[in-house]
Amino acid sequence: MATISDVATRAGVSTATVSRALNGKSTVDPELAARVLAAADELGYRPNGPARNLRRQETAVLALIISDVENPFFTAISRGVEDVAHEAGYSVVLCNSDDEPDKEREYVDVALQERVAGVLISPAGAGDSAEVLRAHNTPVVALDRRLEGSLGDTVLVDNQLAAREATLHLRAQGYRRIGCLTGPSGVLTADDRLAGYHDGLAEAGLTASSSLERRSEFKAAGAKDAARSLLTQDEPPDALLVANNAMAIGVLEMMAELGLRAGRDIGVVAFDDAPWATLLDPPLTVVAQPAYDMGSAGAQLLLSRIGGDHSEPTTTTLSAHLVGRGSSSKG
Amino acid sequence: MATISDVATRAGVSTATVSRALNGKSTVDPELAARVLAAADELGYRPNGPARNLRRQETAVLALIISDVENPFFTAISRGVEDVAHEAGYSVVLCNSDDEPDKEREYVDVALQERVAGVLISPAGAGDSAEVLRAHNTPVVALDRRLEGSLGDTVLVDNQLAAREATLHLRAQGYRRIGCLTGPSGVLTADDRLAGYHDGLAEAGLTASSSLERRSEFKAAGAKDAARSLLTQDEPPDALLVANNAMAIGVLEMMAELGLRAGRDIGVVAFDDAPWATLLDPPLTVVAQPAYDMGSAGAQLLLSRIGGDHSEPTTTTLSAHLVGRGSSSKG
DNA sequence: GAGCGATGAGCAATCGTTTTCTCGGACGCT
DNA sequence: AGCGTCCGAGAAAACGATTGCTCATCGCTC
Repeated sequence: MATISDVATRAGVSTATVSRALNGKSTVDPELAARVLAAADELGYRPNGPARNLRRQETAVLALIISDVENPFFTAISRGVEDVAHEAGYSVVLCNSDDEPDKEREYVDVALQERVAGVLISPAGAGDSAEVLRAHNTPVVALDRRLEGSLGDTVLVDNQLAAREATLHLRAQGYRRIGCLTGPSGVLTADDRLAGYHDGLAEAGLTASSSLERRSEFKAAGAKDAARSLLTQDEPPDALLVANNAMAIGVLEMMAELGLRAGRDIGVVAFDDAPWATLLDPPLTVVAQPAYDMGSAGAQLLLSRIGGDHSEPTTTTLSAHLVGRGSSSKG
Repeated sequence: MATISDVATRAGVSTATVSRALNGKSTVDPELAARVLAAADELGYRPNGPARNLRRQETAVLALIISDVENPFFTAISRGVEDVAHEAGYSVVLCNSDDEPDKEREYVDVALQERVAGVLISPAGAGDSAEVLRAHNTPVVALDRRLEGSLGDTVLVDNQLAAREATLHLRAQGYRRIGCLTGPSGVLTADDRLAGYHDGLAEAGLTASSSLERRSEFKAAGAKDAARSLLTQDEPPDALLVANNAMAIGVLEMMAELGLRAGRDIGVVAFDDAPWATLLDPPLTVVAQPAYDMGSAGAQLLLSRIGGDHSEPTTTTLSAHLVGRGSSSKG
């Protein structure tokens, strides 16, 4: 592969001139610049990224660590991140942590090693990833979940408020035994949604009961089992607040198996809007989250930190909104 | 950030020894190795990736260029790729080309510049990306679509066969005016599926008609319009073969608007299985593609090329299978 | 016409590793 | 005892770009 000195030789100039011509720095004689450009083109020259990064002591790469690329919520985030990053000339490396602190840590290590310019992360429960990053002072932005010891900007959705609103909505639609299916304990979003559900119950004058609550992984399979356990008990709930999209699939599958119809038999509200939500019968009421916006906001914050902004870490809270559809109506 | 010579100083050895100790190369006195390890740990040393890559003239990174992270088919592929790559100690950079040759080309340039070890690509229609990669002899594997001038391995699904099978299935279920909604002209998968549909029609003794065929982007919005145009004509089809998952959403939305029920009114078979397909009423008949397997197979091929395998380029064809559900049955 | 500033190009140092080469010492053999 | 081998560790040369510094050239002013 052609190097800068091959180009220099061919153009009859020094490597310094080639570098300057190609990077548009300083002033280079147009005549020489043209020769350089031509030579580079003829040789199919591409600057050696690692060499450049080594010398410059910086890379135009962001790492985005999420738990699952197959979850539409995260892919929407990643779109937001990528669009902003790409615009600014940065590339994005996407990493799946599967919500395992070990895997997350591993990716953080790789990111550090490759000297990425910054990291966007949706942190798995516990773990010292945050400290490691800070220790090497790599800018970091937490998305969707808070990072322990707030050392970077955070972009959140007001899950608690949204869950409260969803609960009140169900109550207003006439449901009285409202249950909740949320994610693993220790995961901020799962806990916040449960807390908001409690807020909603209290405000609606309903009493909470652990028999109406279940936790599972943020996946369909676990949610299906949890739904069975909720719905087949003696006094089952007459409505469910489901904490994520994938879980909603499990819940709806179980309801189908049990012959229960959403809306009429069991009111259902799920977090995360999905393109197929309107195709169901009845259509699924959801809490739509501004996932794309979270991603783009996060990327913007990160870029400004990379640009040298050293002000206090900020927390941006975006709001989710309820999209009422048939699954939360008895009619 | 600590460098190798900081570690060397602290451990009282030379940088060469540190490098050897840390990489487990050659034999290093256990006593020294221990000192080095301790020093590295105390300093929180991570080798500088760019420097290492520069010196080694290779990186442990694969680029995966797909058209859309928000498409479940591609995320499943990416899972397959990532699992295999990760296992082998490689990282994966994910890039969205949005099926635009320009953007694809741009990412290929970046990949080349960063000297990635290899590229997996699901090529947008035309474009010279392939040649560029070959010119810099970076190993490349084409996924899902063929790359012009077969210079690398290819992993495909037998779309034509699957589309033929789906068409015959619809015929066997009693539908007689079977239409087809496929992707943009020039995209291999779109064309293959249309060809397979033609095969199926011919074999079933039905005659093809351009009034039963439409093309649109592989997205919901375009498919919705196309479905309207198909279904509101004078002699509309009584069944539809839809070439992808996202398009199916558009089609089903339009059918709902027109008051048409899948199965009873219009038989529907769509490419790509989705977790929500079974939740619909009636459940959606699909052609399930082995997306994860494509990804993992592709990654394996690529890794073996990177490992120095110079045998002739291969083409692996995986087969898709029909999953019959209610949407293709009049009952 | 000499001196000065501005302009533009080259030399060479530098980034942090890996790896070849070299060398000193220990060991074994005759 | 002397010599050849081998082993382990350090010195130093890469890898390919960027960039501070130097220097030649040119045009201008006094």
